[in-house]
Order: sequence, then structure tokens, then C-alpha cells
Amino acid sequence: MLKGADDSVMEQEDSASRHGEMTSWDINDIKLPQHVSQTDWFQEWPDSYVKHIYSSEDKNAQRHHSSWAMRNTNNHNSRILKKSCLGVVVCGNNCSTLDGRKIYLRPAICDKARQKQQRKCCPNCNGPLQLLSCRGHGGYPVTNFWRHEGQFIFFQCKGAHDHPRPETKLEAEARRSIQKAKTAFSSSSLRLKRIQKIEVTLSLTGAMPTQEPLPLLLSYPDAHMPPANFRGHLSKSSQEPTLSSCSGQLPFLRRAGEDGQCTHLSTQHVLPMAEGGHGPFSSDVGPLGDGSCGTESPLAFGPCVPPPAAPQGGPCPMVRGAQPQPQLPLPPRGREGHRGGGGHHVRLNYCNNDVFFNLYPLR
DNA sequence: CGCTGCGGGATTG
DNA sequence: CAATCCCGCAGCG
Repeated sequence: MLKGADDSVMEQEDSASRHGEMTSWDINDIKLPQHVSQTDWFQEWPDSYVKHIYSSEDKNAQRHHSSWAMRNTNNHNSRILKKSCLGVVVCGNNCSTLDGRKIYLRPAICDKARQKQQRKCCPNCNGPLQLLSCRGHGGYPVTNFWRHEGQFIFFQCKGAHDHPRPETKLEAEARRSIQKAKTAFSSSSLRLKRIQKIEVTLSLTGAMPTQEPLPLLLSYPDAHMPPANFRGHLSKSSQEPTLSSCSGQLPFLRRAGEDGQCTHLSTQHVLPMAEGGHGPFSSDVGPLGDGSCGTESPLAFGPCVPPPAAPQGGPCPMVRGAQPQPQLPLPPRGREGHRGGGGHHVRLNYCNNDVFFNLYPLR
């Protein structure tokens, strides 16, 4: 890699931002810098008007990944890929998990999938879900631009996210698969007694609900990776197997019109007046301090209503320096639009879903 | 099934 | 005309 692997540990995040040479360009320039002394480590949570130059070898950069939920938007310029932020899905009841975290689900990138997602309910309290759209760029979603040029991949972010971070792609995937398995479970319990047995066995054997009912799903091989490379990187395909293995355990399970039960009565976009919007969450949006804790974030979920009780055991005791605490002081439930102005919310109706577990993005 | 990139088409200023 | 936004399509995992 081009990146100076030796650079000090703490540099990770700001390397690019402070190198003048790297900030002097704009993604739209006809010519971008060709002599880059040092490329950046992939940034999982780019925010504010930052720019980065990644090695064209960087897988995450190649895939234009981001832990923010970014969707492709056509700018009719095949050379510059533009993506805009979809915001974050929150609980309309503004509920908190047992360990005090808020629900920040990752909006599905695909429009259709997102609509479907909104018909579901909060994995924590079963309440309605709301999509808080991003309005961090002059009232519009934050945009990210990617441009592949020679041995580098230039990245530029425009706008500062005015909402909490959603789950990472990995967390969302994990939650999905778990949910699927779960659903299948409950729906076809009859033929699955056997399986249930297995499940029980499993939970008894090792996974204590309290902390890691399905820990395997989230343990990443990468753990071994040297911290140096580790930071910031998103999931690697190599990890996928982990997730699939889970489903692999319940091969015969099949979903039975589960989600069909949601009654979505009203789906409205609430367009708050915006202003009040930002504020509260920005705390979470450290401009540069990101990703470090990334993938390995501790996930708390309750497979069968297990009290995540003493969770914070310390899976990932905040690696990222700047961000002491993910959760923000939020008003007690009841109020939903705490950030009232945020963006537009889409609230949906509540449904009684049997599924329960879920993962919470901890930041 | 959902993510990702592509590109046509429509809209706006 | 450029910049956006909306939408469907196709490849892929």
C-alpha cells in the first residue's frame, strides 16, 4: 500500500485533512494532483467537507463504501460518482434500549427496500419507525463524490450530517439475517421443534442472552488484523461467511409471511421546518474521529428478549478517542420528534411483529 | 433480496 | 445548458 504504514497511530483520521497538498483540489477539477505523497486509510464515516485520497487498491474505496447510508444519484458524469445520504431510521417513540442506546437503523439503499423497511416496526419497542432524512448540505442531503484517477481514488464530501450515524452496513446485514432466521423460527415452530431444541441447547451451552446470544455472528476474523489496517475499514467479504454461517445453522427454516402483519396506516413525510434540526446529534458526528471502532462495535441484541442487562462489558470499549460517548442526552420517550426539525420523517405504523432481536448501532 | 452503478428522462433556474 | 432529482434496469453476492 502506498499509505505510510508506519505513520503514527493516531494519525489515521486527520492525515489527509491536514496535508495542504491534498486539500487544494476539488473533485471537479480537470486535473487532480498526480503526486500524492501519502494516501489515506479508508474513512468509514466521512463527514463535513472533507477530502481524501485513497489508493486505488483500497477495496472499500473501490466500492465507494461508507457507513453512512449513501445512495447513488445520477449526475450524468460517468467520471465522478455522486452519492447522497439517506439519513437514518429512528424509533418514533424515541425509545432506548436497556443499556440506554437509541435506535438508529440503517436506511435501505434501494427505494423499494426502504419503503418496505419503513413498514416494519422498531426492533426494540415495536413502535413506528421514522426516517430522518439528511439535510446537512444546505438543507439537502450530504453528498459524497468519488473519482477514480490513475492509482488514486479521490473522495470528497459536501455537507455535514445533521443526524446520528446509522448502523454500519455490516450491522444492518447481521440484523437482517438474524431477523430472518428468527422469524422463520417462530412461524414454523411446529416443524421446528427439533430445531428449537438445538437453539435452546445452544443458548444454554454458551451464549448467555445477556451478552451474546449470537455472538458468533458478529465476531470478525479481522479481529486479528493489526490495528493499523484495521481502522476504518469496512467489512471485508471475508467476513460475510460469518453471517451466512448463521443462516446455515437454520437451513430448513423458512419465512412464512411474517412481516405481512404490519399495518401501515399512515405514511407521512413530515417536513419539519428544518431549522431546529441540527444540534443534538452533531455531537456524534465527529468530523474526523471515526471509524476506528467500526465494525467491531459491540452489538446488543436480544434474541429472545434477553435482557442485555450488563452489556457494556467491554467488547469495544471505545477505541476512538474523540468520541467519548455515543449516546446523547435525549429526552425521555414520548417525544418523538426530538429533533423535530431534522428532516423529513416518515412514520409508519406499528405492527405487532413477533420478531424481536435487533442490533443497535452503538454510536 | 438488497446493494451498487448506469443512464434515460424530467425539472429547474 | 448545467445541475439535480426520479426511476427503472442490470449485474452481483
